[in-house]
Amino acid sequence: MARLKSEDKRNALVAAAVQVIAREGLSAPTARIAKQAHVAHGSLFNYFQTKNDLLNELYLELKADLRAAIMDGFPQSDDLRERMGHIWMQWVDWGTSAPDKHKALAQLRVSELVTEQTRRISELNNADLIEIIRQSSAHGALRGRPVAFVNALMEAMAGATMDFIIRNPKEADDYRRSGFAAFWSAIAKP
Amino acid sequence: MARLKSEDKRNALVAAAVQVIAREGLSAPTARIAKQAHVAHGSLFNYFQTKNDLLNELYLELKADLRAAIMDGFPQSDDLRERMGHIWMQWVDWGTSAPDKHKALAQLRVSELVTEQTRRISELNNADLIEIIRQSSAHGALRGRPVAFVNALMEAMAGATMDFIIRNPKEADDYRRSGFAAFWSAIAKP
Amino acid sequence: MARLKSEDKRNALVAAAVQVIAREGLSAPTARIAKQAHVAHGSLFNYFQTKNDLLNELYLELKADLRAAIMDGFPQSDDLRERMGHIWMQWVDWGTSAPDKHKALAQLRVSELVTEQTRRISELNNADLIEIIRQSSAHGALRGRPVAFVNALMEAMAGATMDFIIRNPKEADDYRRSGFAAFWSAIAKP
Amino acid sequence: MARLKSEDKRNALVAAAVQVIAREGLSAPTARIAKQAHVAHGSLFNYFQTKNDLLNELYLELKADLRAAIMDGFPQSDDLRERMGHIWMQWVDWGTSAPDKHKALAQLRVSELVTEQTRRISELNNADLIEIIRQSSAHGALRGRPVAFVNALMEAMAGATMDFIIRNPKEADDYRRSGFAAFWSAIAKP
DNA sequence: AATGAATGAGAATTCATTCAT
DNA sequence: AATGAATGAATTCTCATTCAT
Repeated sequence: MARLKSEDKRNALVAAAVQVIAREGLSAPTARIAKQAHVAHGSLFNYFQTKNDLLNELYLELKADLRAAIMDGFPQSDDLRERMGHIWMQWVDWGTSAPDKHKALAQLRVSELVTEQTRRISELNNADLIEIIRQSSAHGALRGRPVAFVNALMEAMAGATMDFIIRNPKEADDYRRSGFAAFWSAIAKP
Repeated sequence: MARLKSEDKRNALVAAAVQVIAREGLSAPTARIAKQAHVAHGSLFNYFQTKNDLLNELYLELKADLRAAIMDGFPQSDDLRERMGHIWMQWVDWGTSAPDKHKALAQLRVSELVTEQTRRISELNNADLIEIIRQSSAHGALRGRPVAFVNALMEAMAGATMDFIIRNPKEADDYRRSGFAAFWSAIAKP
Repeated sequence: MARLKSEDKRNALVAAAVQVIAREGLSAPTARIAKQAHVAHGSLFNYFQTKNDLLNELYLELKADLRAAIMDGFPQSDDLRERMGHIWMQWVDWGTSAPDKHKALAQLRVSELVTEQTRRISELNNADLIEIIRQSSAHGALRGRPVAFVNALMEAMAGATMDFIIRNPKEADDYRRSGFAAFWSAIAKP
Repeated sequence: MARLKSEDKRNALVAAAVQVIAREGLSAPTARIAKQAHVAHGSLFNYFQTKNDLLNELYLELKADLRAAIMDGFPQSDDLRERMGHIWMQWVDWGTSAPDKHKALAQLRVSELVTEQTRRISELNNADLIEIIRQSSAHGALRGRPVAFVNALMEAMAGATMDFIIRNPKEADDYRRSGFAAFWSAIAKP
């Protein structure tokens, strides 16, 4: 293999972290991540000052990757259900076609190692999508609640749906559709 | 006759584990758990052969504790919405009045350290409640899906709700009620 | 099983120690010895103040047991070769028909946990046998050397012979006989 | 390039292990070995994956060291007695001038921690010496027995001889010579 | 005496991070 | 910048011995 350029090496480390963390959890040793990335252990710390930094950056990378998937082919339509449907379907496809990403992100989401600041950055990056959630839930059972609450419920429901599909891939489409139907019923005007 | 292995000490260890794990995660050292329980470190291993055993037993204890809360005052009514409402409200009250229990259980739920067997035991213990979930979702958006899927969504939604209440205790009742409304809309006959 | 009387319990502990040490070495935990003896762990320390004491007493017990085997049917003859032959054959039979005893004694012999004093006691108990060794070696290759040296060589050779027989029981008699022939050649008048 | 794993440090660890094990036995803590080698405790595990690996490698090192001593000045003569005599004398000199090596090797020899595979490697390394033993014993009391048996007896006798010399260094030469005389009588044609 | 729970000083091993090369 | 050896604090678990019952 040719000598990796710096940026490539950083990417290799992030990709390796996804795999290793999906497999072994957040306590996976940095040595294993470096090895999986074909990078010297010590070099990891040239790119990320501490393991914690790596974890926080990984969180942002995964969220950005997810966002990119959602933005792909985003419908121009005014129909909220259609736009939310697109978000949901892309989200679930992203997480089920790359289960390691979903698993790693799920671990990071519930970890106290990811700082409040990191989470805020991600929220700002997704302000447009959050706005759509806000509008969609403005007249349903959750009207009046903060959009962050609706967002948290969506993350929870999409997460559970992806977990199920990963374990039962044959019925992927059933789970994906009915999951969305349930979610839409939960938040939209009855 | 020697001292009897004291139920008190075991309980102290379990309670300490809840607190410490809520605070520090599943990687919290056993030494810290023992200290919090005012028990010698070595003694912990008289009660639980390994840390893993402690974690699995803790999972079962917490699930049993949650179940006890739910069964308390369980309505005789035939009305599914009323019964599901009771489950939801008791669940959320349990998790928000004892956030450590909720946090510890949330970590255990997603950990691969809790074995499949342990999870099965808990499922069997809650067969009656799961049956109610099944009936409630038989005609809604999730009809035809396995009840385990509905159950996973319920856990996810209740979990997100409790997280929100813990961070915003003033509006506890609003979140609890609207969370249930959303959940019921998600699963029940439209 | 009926309640064991004290002396029985002590014997049970000694017998258990032989087995467990043969299997696991001198670092075998006292808890395992007590369990094998069907005696409470704590009780072991009523009979032996420390593990070290147990080991030293075990050494003496095994040496006494071996001596008893050797004294059984000891020939009245004046022929040194015949008497040494009896010692050798009985010794090897003792160790190969009860390999645990041989193995445990072999470990104790080379352990620094068995004190000099303990070893001296055993020597005194076997003064008569040592005298026979002295006479047998008085005119051979080792004449002029201390009998303790001859004794050490005998222990070494008998030990190696027993090890071989235990691993190849079919040819027991060949090893036993030729082992003695070699030993006798080594020490006796040419 | 980083620091190279230093051969010096490995040697220091091996040498330290010899000393500490001679003094404290095979249960000597790795921490003590590392300290004696002036190396951080954790570093020991950079050179040997586990304590067991260290022990097995130590066995091979000691056997190789002993072999080197024996091969030094090995006589070209065809006379078997002369060649066996050289082996014996060099062996005893090796073990008595470096008692720690002898003691450590003696412990390893009887330990079940040294694997069968390790022992086989050592046997292969010494096939030439074993062949000499075979020839030497082909017409004596042990003719027809496997050479491994003769070898075991030789190890046993040489070991006992070294032990004696270490305790009585003044008469080293007497023990060494008469020990060999006894051994040669034991195995050679009468 | 007998019991076995309680104790805490180790034991081997791991791991994030540093640093010499 | 890249490497990987070096470090030592931290981790889980063991075990001889004590002691309350």
